[in-house]
Amino acid sequence: MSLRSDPDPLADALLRPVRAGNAFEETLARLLQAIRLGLAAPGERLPPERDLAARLGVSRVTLREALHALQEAGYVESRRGRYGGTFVRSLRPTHPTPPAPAFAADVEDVITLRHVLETGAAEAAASRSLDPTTRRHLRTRLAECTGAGVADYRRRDARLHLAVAAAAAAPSLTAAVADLRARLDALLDAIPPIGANIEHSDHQHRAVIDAILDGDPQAARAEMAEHLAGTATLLRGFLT
Amino acid sequence: MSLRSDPDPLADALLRPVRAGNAFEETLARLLQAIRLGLAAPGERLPPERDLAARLGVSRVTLREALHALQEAGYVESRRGRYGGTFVRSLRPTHPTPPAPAFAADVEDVITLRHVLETGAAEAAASRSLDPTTRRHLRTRLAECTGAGVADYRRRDARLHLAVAAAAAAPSLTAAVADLRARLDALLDAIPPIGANIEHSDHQHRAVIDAILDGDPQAARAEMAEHLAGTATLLRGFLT
DNA sequence: CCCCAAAGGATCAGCACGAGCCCATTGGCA
DNA sequence: TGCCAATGGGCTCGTGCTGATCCTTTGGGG
Repeated sequence: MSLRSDPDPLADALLRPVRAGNAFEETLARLLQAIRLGLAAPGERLPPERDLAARLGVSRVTLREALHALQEAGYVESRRGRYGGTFVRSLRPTHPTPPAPAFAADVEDVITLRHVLETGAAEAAASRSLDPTTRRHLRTRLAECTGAGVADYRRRDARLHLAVAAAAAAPSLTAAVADLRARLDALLDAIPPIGANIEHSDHQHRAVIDAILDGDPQAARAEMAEHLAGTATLLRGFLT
Repeated sequence: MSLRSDPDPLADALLRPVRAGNAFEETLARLLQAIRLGLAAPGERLPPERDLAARLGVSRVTLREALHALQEAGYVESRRGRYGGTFVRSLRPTHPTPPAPAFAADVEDVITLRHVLETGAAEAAASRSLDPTTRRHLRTRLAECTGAGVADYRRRDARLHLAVAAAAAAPSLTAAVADLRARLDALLDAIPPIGANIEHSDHQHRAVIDAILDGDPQAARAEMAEHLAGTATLLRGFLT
């Protein structure tokens, strides 16, 4: 008998589970994340069920199960008839997501992956010649963060970081950052809300966006790295 | 009617398909990639079906369908009885995978994502204090590349790059690099085999690994970036 | 020499999911 | 005022997938 429990990282990467869960769970997670990131602002309407189901590659039955769950949790509200639809509720959910226990290994995984993905995205975005729409998007998201209170800061921060990833114009990279953000949010849910360093974050955000808009990849990477280091320290501190 | 076909990268990232395909297809793809990367060397045995099914999070029936497909394609061979199992065949498959048509957008996506992930992984690996096993692994993989012919170069190259990712000790990052490699291999299948610059690649590989083993993150990143640029140019040239 | 553990091979019931279809509701528009 | 298009609500049927159970093969050890 060997005592090793199989510490082969290659095998672990290659033979990891093919599915993260059942269709319902994954759909629910996606929708939740989409709402958290403000794909539709409070009061706004989500795409019609038929469109959503098609985009998520899931049957309408499954999608509706997920929507019902969200409705019961108080995230959305459905209205029938023409010009009806599923609307995001403005009030916070009645059953806030209970913070899941965080494992140290997962924390380090998220921190490392985030550093790699997001500094890389910032660099890539700064390396491209951005079209006016993208430039405006970045400025808008930055401005939204600057004016945010503690309550809404995380959502706007997420949108800004997503915008940076999107500016790199690599769909897979954007998707990876979105997925990662979901994991990061789950970790952040488990630590007390800190409002102290929002101002500090805002300065860093501005520096990142300026470097990207100026087309300075090195600076964009460096500023993003410094920014991420703050969150990393926070996570390590609370979730040892 | 608006003419825009929905160019919202945030929505695209958040509402992308929940499943890449059915369980059989995904299982087949995983096994194929595992074999291509030499999870088990030719003549060696894959894990027992029950273990494999558990690790892939798939029923044994589905796993066996995938294994049968691989068997018919000539990749593996099954033997019954104790000390039996599913063995990787040494001969090349009878039905080589037909190269899929490559789309320019996908090529740029892979190139960008690869730059981000793999330069990031190299930097992260160089930033850690690597344990002796990992250091030896890196040296071994490097040596394997140096001695490879045209036929086997790609597999060994893939293993080296995977080893670098694994050295970063972030499972998600390793998984992401493995997934990316599958997409990259699909693109490389569509271009004629080039044997000319293997020597050049080997020098770059050595520089990357040296930087990692020396604990020099900047150098590791820079060397990896230069190395990846070569493949990127190759891909852009053949798959415009 | 025989038994048994470990592997692949096969089958079945049950459920989750998808595709398609129709119904119910609503507000704008002719 | 009535029609109609667009939306959510609900149903059924087919099937892919799972979990369990049992069978078959094979080689090593008692």
